[in-house]
Amino acid sequence: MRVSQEEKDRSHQRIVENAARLMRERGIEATGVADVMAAAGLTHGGFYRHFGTKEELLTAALEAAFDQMMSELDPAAVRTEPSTSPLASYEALYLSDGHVRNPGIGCPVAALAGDVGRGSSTLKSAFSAGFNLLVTRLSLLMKGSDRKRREQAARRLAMMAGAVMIARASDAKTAREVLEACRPDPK
Amino acid sequence: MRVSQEEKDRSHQRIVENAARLMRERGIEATGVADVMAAAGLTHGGFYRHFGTKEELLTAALEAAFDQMMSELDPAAVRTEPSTSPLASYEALYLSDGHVRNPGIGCPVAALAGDVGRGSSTLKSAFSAGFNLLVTRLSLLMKGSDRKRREQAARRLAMMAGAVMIARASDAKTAREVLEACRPDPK
DNA sequence: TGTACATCAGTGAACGCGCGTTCACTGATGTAC
DNA sequence: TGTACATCAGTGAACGCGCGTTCACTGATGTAC
Repeated sequence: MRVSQEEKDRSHQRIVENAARLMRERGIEATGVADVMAAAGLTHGGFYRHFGTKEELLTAALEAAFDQMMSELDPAAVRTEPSTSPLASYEALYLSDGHVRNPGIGCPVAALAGDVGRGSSTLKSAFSAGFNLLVTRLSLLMKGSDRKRREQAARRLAMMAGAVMIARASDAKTAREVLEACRPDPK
Repeated sequence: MRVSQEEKDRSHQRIVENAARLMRERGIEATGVADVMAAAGLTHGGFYRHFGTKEELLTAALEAAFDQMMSELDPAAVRTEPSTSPLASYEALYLSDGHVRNPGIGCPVAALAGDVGRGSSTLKSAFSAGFNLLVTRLSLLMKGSDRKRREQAARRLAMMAGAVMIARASDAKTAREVLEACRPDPK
């Protein structure tokens, strides 16, 4: 039965949010339309009232994943002990066991870079936009010229995302080692 | 018709080699048994004379991908200009456009970390073994105590693999920037 | 404000398709005598 | 060394199964008067 416009908007948001989580947990290919709809409390048939294709959903979900991560893991808002810099706190959080174990609510770079690399150019555009915004945010915590700060932020993000991906793909001992090796000195 | 044992061994090797390439190019899930067999010049039905399941093939192929990468991209054997260190040469090669554009013959960490993270523990074991061997190789080019060298090697590998993954998932401009940011000063 | 009707969000069955796996079959290889 | 037979690598059709997508249908919502 038809539902109100507000109800539809809420459904739409639930679909995108659940897709953003499931795609980070299971990967892009393994995230089925029916799975996403069920997670949103709907049946698969109604999907095409919201999106033209699965690809459209994936793009919207990737953007949502970056948005969500940037509001939850905002470098500028990260809680800091008086003795630790915001940068070091943020990096420690990124490289934490919790982040490794919960890809569904974590960084889309670490969860999806591999999949997006084999995806459409639309998906790559969304990924690039999100990544560049992340770099900008992180660079605000650094010192030096604009260019140097961006370079350093990109370098740290590449290292941290790489470390989390490797940790997720490794046995427990290797995971611990690589995360530890990439952790900043708390200064 | 039955073929000789030597012929079977050659088929086996072709299957594993093509799987190692295809899984890096297309990802683990998208690498089909029939695709691999066709690439090896065979038909899909014969696959189960070589492997019990697709999973077994994937494990063997992942090991082969690490072996191949470590013989082709051997840090100790990398060609070096008199003025550049072997370490800097190796890192420049890893972060090159050629590596980004040819995942099929490149580093399995950059190509498959995301997929393996969602794979079986068998796959993770093979990944860990390969990764640790890579770290050891790279650490031989570094200075300091054994522990410090391994830490530094793990850190550099995480950064380089992260950068290549991000480059593959991004538009051309972003790819160039992140690779450039991670490149070592030629010293 | 009430009424008649068009719209359309959501349902659940059905579709074509590709996948991993199985199977009967073929005929060259390997083996027992 | 030759012969008869068992083995088995490889072939191609067939199988369940799950996927993205389509579709007829339902009935509440939105709209025109």
